[in-house]
Amino acid sequence: MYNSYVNDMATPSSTNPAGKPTIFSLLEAAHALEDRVEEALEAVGLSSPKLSVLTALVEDGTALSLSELAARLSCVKSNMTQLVDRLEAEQLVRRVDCPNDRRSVKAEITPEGKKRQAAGAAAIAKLESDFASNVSVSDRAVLQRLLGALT
Amino acid sequence: MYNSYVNDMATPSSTNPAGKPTIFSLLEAAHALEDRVEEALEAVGLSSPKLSVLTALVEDGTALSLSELAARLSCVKSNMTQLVDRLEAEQLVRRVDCPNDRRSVKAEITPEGKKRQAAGAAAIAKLESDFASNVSVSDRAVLQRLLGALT
DNA sequence: CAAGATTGAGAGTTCAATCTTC
DNA sequence: GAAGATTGAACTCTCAATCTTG
Repeated sequence: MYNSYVNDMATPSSTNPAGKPTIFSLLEAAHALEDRVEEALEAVGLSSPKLSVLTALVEDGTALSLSELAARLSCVKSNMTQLVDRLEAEQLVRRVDCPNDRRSVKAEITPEGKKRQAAGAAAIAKLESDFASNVSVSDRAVLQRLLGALT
Repeated sequence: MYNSYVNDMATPSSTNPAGKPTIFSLLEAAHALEDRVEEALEAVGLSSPKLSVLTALVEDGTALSLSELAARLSCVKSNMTQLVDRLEAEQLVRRVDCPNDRRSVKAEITPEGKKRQAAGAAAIAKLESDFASNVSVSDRAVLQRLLGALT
């Protein structure tokens, strides 16, 4: 599904169970996790980027401009253009012209989009609870601190 | 550079410093780390996938078939075809026919490829040591265990 | 000239289909 | 038929350039 392309070759110790965790073993694990997320979403006909857009729209309750969406997903505007293209092709979202600003185009979620979003959010919630039950409270504290240092 | 597309919308608590780490905050951190790796490699004219191929070739000391490379990088063969296309365009690698098996094509590293690989490996080594010095031994143990559970 | 959106090109990835060779 | 490689199509993403509107 995915490949930890950055890892094994560059660091032969990548998968060593006893050695120190390299940045690559961390990335490898993250990719594995990411794969699980994508798998769970595939089952409901979504991907992470698509769910993110849909969720932003649901949470906001109104149509959002593509620039606004791009800012929220921390991506470039041209990316949003294409993402919304694909979402619109699936009728999960509709493009509507903005009356105030004629440069702007808003994305509006459709009823089908709402259903899909709910299914996606449920799938993620399940994954999330699995994850939480497999990580002790103290481990979570360590993880949290490490994560903060990384970002 | 990258965006944590899977995150913020799906889980408003993604960046909460006090709350539990969600799978998304983990992925977010991993993406940040990944960005650093890519940045470091960009400085020497490489990317992670390219470095991985080059390093496999250097470590093995011989030309390797595309299938073999795909297996080592845990990716699909068609991906390797394209990766090697780009590597070959930069003259970091050369395609050579396999005399034994006429179906097979091997990738052979060039002198320029070796130089580039060395530069990439050095850049990664620096990142690695920075990382190691920022994570305590006990934290590493926790991280290692968590990682194992995830993969 | 800024801002909003789009287009085109390219990197990286996957899958399905195809071609040649074993 | 199965294995090695390639091609074509799709998705996600970035950057640079462009067009329209403010």
